Amino acid sequence: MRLSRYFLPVLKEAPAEAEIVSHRLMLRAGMIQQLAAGIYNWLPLGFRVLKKIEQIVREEMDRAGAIEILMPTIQPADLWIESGRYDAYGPEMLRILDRHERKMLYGPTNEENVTDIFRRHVKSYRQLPLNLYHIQWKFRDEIRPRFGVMRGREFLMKDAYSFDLDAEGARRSYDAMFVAYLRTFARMGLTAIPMQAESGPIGGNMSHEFQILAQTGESHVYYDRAFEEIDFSAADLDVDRLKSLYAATDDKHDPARCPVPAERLRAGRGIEVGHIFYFGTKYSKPMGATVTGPDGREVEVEMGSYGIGVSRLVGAIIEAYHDEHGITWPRPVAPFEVGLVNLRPDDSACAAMAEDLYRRLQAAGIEVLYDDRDERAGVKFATMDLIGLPFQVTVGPRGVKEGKVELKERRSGARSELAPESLLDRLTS
RNA sequence: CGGGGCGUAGCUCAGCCUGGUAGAGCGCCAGCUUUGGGAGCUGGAUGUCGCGUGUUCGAAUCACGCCGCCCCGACCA
Repeated sequence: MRLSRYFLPVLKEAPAEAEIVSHRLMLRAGMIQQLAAGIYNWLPLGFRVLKKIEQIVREEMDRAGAIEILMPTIQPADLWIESGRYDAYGPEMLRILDRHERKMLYGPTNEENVTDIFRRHVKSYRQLPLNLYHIQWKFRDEIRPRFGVMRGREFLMKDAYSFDLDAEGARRSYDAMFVAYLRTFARMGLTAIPMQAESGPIGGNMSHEFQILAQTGESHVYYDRAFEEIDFSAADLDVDRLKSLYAATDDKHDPARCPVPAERLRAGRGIEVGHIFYFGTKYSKPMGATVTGPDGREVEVEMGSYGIGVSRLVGAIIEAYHDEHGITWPRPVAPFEVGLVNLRPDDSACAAMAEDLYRRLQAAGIEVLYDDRDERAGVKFATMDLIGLPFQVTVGPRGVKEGKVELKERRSGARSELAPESLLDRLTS
């Protein structure tokens, strides 16, 4: 992508409404634009990151055996009346009337909808286990939306729903999601600590929330330092051990009753990016989601639901990865992998080398944002540092004379001078 | 919803107290110079001063009402 033809409205100064660093940086880097309280436009750069995160989540859900569907944002109230949640959910749910004055709502979650799909098509235990998920916009009319995309009213969520014949099966489904979540966050460069949690309005009796450690996080968290030695991207995660390790948010943490000795207890701040629930027959019972079991009897299915805040992750990753100059994206979620800067578009030797590199990087399958603008060096460097692409490649008259370009790794700041061929090797390896 | 604050140019803000018809920096447009870390000079464009009502000869400024946004609190992916 040529920056001269792109839409990247960066801001030199942060708009006054933004308080926390991820919100300020998302606005400054031209990723989002606020439309109303807790409701945002996603501009090209932000949208690319959202898609990257979404895709990682999708791949890990698929790997764990979940199957993607797409349910609508608008739902009829009938289903919610049937489950008993229409009255229970409260003003957080956006209720609307259609032209026929039928009660509708903008879905804050999809348990009812997915249970309806299930009951209409699944009749036998032989079709279980089943896990259906989708990645769709939700609306929760929060009392106080804040922190940009971290607590929006409209937000993108991945929600998965498992169906099993019995509690033991449901536990296996739960554990599979538990592991998939750890892998998902690890792929984005995040350490997410699973913490025992209240199940809240979703209901149920087994629940974990996944907290990303970040200094600017909202919740205070306490956890066994044993978590720090765990490689969450490992293939053989021991779920039972992870569940047994202590971790709690401050509202549940009681220093007097904490089972972890002080020298092993770590305190920090966290951002909740995922939450998983096992709730048995809470929805299958009132909505009649049953299958015929092996013994010929009708059985209400055991369910769980599993949420990841996809749009919140964009903010959470920035909270974890930024410095004084801007964002420092982990490579898997960066909007582009490489920022190619031509310092002197008016110089034919620079332009020739930059254009050639641009073509070759693209041919090698690397996502490049090519700054071919007629701007001064400082402006270009500042823009690149702000948007935080993992690698910056600078083509300038100084290096071109010797047939070299400069490679800068954004996060470490490490620079090296390389010939174009070695650069391509470095970036494609 | 309770408490606090803010709404003036695209962005950051001054002006409001003490009423006289709107400014700065950055950005934008044009030209010249400059060119390895947010350049310099010259010229130029850009505002229903959030909305409404009232007071007044006169309102960005004073009063009242409304709307929007931000921060703290309870809630959540």
